[in-house]
Amino acid sequence: MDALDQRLAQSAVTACEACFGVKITPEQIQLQQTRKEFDGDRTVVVFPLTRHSKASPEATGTALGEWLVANDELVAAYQVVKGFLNLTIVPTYWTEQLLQIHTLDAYGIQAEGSKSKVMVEYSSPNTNKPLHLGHLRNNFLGYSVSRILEAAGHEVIKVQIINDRGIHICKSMVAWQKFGNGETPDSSGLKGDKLVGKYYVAFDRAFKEEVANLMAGGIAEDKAQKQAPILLEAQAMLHRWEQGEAEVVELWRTMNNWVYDGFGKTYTEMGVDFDKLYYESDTYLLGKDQVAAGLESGVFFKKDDGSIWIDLSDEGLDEKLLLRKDGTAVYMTQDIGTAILRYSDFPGLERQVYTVGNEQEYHFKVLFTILKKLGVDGAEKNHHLSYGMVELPEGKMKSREGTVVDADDLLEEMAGTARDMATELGKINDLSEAEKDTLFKQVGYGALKYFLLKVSPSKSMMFDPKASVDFIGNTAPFIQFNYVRAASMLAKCTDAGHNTDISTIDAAVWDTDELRLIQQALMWPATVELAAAHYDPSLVANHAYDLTKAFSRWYQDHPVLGEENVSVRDARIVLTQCVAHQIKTAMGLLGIEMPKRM
RNA sequence: GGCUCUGUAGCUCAACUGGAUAGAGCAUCGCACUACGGAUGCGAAGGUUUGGGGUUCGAAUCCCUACAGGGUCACCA
Repeated sequence: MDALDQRLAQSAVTACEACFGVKITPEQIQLQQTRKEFDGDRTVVVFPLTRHSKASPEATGTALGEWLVANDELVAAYQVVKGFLNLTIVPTYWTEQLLQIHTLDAYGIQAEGSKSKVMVEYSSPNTNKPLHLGHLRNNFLGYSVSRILEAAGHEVIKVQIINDRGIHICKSMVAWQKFGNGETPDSSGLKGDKLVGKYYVAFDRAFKEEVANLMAGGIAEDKAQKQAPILLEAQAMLHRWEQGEAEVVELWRTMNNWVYDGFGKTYTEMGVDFDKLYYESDTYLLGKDQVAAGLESGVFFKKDDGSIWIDLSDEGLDEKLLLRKDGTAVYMTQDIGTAILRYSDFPGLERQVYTVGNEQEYHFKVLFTILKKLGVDGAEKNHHLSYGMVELPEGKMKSREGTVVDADDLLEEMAGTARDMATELGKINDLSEAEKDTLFKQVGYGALKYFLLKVSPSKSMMFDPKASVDFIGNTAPFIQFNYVRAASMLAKCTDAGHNTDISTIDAAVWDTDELRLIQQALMWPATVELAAAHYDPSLVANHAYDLTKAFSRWYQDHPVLGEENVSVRDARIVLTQCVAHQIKTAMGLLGIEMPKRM
């Protein structure tokens, strides 16, 4: 609901009182954009009002329409179609609004800190494998939601929790010791995360071999899987790590640092960043303390074997384990610790947003409930930003079947496609290699980001590496292309000596296409707010596309540069400036950059 | 099996959270234009919104039910 809707709702309330003698509230007035096949700009749905007017929908609409035209200077005309009252707004209103947008650099963007402080967690990888397509959706989503929340006025702290300890890390460590021959990222030229991932795979291969051998010796599969020597080694290493054995800790630190170097490069390519990093190795002990405290206060209980649980059956949930009988932490343990630590790290934090796949919905439901029971203030405001899996044509990604789409590979491929496309079109041949490189990344990565973000987060989505990411149609490159040609045209206007610093517009110049384009642009602030409230970048993506599409259509037959009539030209220049600026702003919230040329 | 999410054009997705004749892109077919940057624009075709009930002035949207698919119910993360 924008300013105009509020104003019209207020008028309609007054009209109801004047016409029917009933007092209602503005919330009872249903307003919507008039569908394009009818005359008018805004529509009042009159059905709900008929029980107040005690008249037919048509009669009710007509009465209100008459009153509004007579008493509200913004309403130029009305038309009743069935139960819908279509209002035409005076053109000067749109012109004024456009000029207002024009003067604002941050139209639709709230001042930072005008709303609460929130934390957004995303990425949160394990340190034993490189990032893949699923992480890309996660990262783009988390980063974009952060930007959108900022745009809506929140102070945002971007964080991740790095799962840097546990049996999975030890597997890579054991394999590297056995088969690595001292290989390092420097010696091999392999990216650090790829190197460590390689040994994780090597572990798995060796493990399977050993299991097969044991089974050949007559041992049952489930037993063999528990007895495989290399697995026992990994478990022993985890134990030594927890004891703080220097040699093991040193190896752990070294290999994790390789991974962080590798991840760092990928994050830079992706264009995402973090304000603070949390490491599981730092927080899992805090979680244990919290569990101990909760046991003390009676929120948790201990079973005979010494394991600690919480009973959530009152909440319609299960009993949930919080500490193993041997006293070691589980996933939930450390998440409790991390959550509480974050509140003390950032006083005044209103809520935490966890960008994590939908397979963990139950986990977060339990986590938030536990936090509430522990008496954490505002725990119920936390939000699990749950998103659906990215599926491939052949089904789910399976590392065992080699169907995992690697993040680095995919990014490179995208930039390569952008290169092929641009080379074929041959419009940027005079750019330097460095400029081209930047451009191909802007376009290629932009296409990928847009593809992953334009779908509502909650839905699982299909990704066909060969066919999915287009550069035409509803895509980032289409939007970028229109931005570029708008910018190019504006530059030519300047070159031609046209005044581009315009502060007044003759309201009589607009045609219906243009009025529609202006109205599209006016929906931006409401879009930002809605996207922030729903943690949904797809709303921003759709807005950017709709605006661009409307612009592209308009551009086709509305000349600017060569327009002789100066007041028409001025109006079109302002319109183009506003649209281009808004497209850039919107795409920026998706983490997508606009090139200067393409 | 319990809980949960999802089901919309051949394909990938929308639909301002209950409003008018359900919209885009891709693919297909046709058309336009000296192109302010053609990575373009316009049009055609394509739908019983999975089926069946219900609620109401009005349902893709809410309720019930059946079917189909995903997720989850670990001393994994």
